[in-house]
Amino acid sequence: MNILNRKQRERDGREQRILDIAKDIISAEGVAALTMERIAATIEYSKGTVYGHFSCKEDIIGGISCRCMTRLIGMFERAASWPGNHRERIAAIGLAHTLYSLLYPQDVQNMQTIKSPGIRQKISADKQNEIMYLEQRITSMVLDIIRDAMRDGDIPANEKHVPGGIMLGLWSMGHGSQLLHLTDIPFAQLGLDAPLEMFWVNSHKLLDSYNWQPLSSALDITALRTKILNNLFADEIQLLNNPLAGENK
Amino acid sequence: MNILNRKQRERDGREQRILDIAKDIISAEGVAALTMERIAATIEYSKGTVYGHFSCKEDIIGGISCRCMTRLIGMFERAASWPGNHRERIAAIGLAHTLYSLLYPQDVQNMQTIKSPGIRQKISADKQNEIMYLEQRITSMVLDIIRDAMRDGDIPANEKHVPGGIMLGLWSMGHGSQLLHLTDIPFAQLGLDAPLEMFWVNSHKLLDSYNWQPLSSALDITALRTKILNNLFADEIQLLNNPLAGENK
DNA sequence: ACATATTATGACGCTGCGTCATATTCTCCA
DNA sequence: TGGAGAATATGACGCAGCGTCATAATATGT
Repeated sequence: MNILNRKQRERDGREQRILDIAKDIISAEGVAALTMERIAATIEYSKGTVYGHFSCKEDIIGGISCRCMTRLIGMFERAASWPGNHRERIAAIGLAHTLYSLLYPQDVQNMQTIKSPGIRQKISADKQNEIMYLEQRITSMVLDIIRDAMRDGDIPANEKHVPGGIMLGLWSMGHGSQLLHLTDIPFAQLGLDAPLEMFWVNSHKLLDSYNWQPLSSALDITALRTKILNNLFADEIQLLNNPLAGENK
Repeated sequence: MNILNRKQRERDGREQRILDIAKDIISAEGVAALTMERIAATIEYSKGTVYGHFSCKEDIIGGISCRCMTRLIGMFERAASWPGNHRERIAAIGLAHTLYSLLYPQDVQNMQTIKSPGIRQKISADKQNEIMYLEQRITSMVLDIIRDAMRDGDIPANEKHVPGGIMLGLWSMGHGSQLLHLTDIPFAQLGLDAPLEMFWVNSHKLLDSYNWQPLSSALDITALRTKILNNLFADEIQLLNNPLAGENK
């Protein structure tokens, strides 16, 4: 029994190492450079052993994504615990999302990859369930805050499309901004600001439109942003300013 | 010279046929099923000939995307010509975008694919330029409408982040909604509406927040939607209701 | 009708996937 | 401690697809 535990731990450890190696390869040279042979060579086990852990490349990317989502959830939880009003809490989550995509752009890319049909179905059923579970945790975290705001009267009771509309508005805008950001579309050249910069502004515009109190006119959102970043995400800011310490591109 | 023209036309024709075949394969069986050998077999030319037209698979996907963007531009132009106020015109463009993604989901997927780094750089320089040019045309079409609205006083002159903020807000929210829609996330099960449905509502909320007159409170947006769909996009609605006639999944 | 330019072909070498018979290493009991 | 049997690791193998290039076929112009 002790032995079984140890074996299990060894197995888990190796699985994590495979994911680490895969992540490093992707970060350094892109998904195209990720091959099972290379992983096997790097971890110094045979290909068969790697296949004992992951059924295919996509399954590995799925594994990476699970870890990423878990890390994202950690940041979201920190954001949700912000000791301000509900609107500030939801703003903190938006900020967490943005920060995450700046810190780990490659992971955002991966998480997008596993969403495309054809890829997703190659991922093992277990991992698919885990991904769904994690997705659900994220959505319900956000929905909970919106419901708190409704309960406390921060959002008028007669407002339509709540909480779903707010949820989807923020989600789609955040998701879209991040993906546009990853693109090499020359926004500056087109006379546009950075998408992630505008996300902060536009998400507040959207919340205003739902009459989520306090409106941004009663709020210094620039100051709020700084305050949240300093208090909740000092480490992440540190990492962003000192990329050498980060694990991902 | 006449001969050169004919040769050129033959070449172009074959190029289009390759793209058609590739699109059919992707629509029917996904990108994974797209192989150069299969294209060659279908068009009944050798592999080398296909490579004479496209340097790799990604280049073909790029080619498909160019055609798609052109078609999208066509729909946008129709939308921009809507004989209503500027706000209605921009709404029509949003609707065109949504409609497009419903009619040609696979194309949206492709256009996302070619945006990812690592893919994009495998596309020939010519095609990359064409893609950039088309992207630019799309953005400037939207920006023009926003500028028209500013000029005509529909958007207050003192409003910040205009036109860029509106542009990016709509773009990121639209893009994000479409990609979420393509996902197999069970929105209904999570108690959420369809992302594309909410995009219509939320985009108007956003425009309201920018004080773009007339505000949606002075506008029956449901009726507007029906009116635009019936007048500008009857054909597309027809296709949507009768999927058998469509070329794409 | 022939020389030359243009275009098409598919065999070839290579990389990477996923499998499976075999080899190696553990585990546990006599 | 040794040895049977289970658990685990290995890498050669067959296969598919990529991209190239020497050669073959065809078209063009005189």
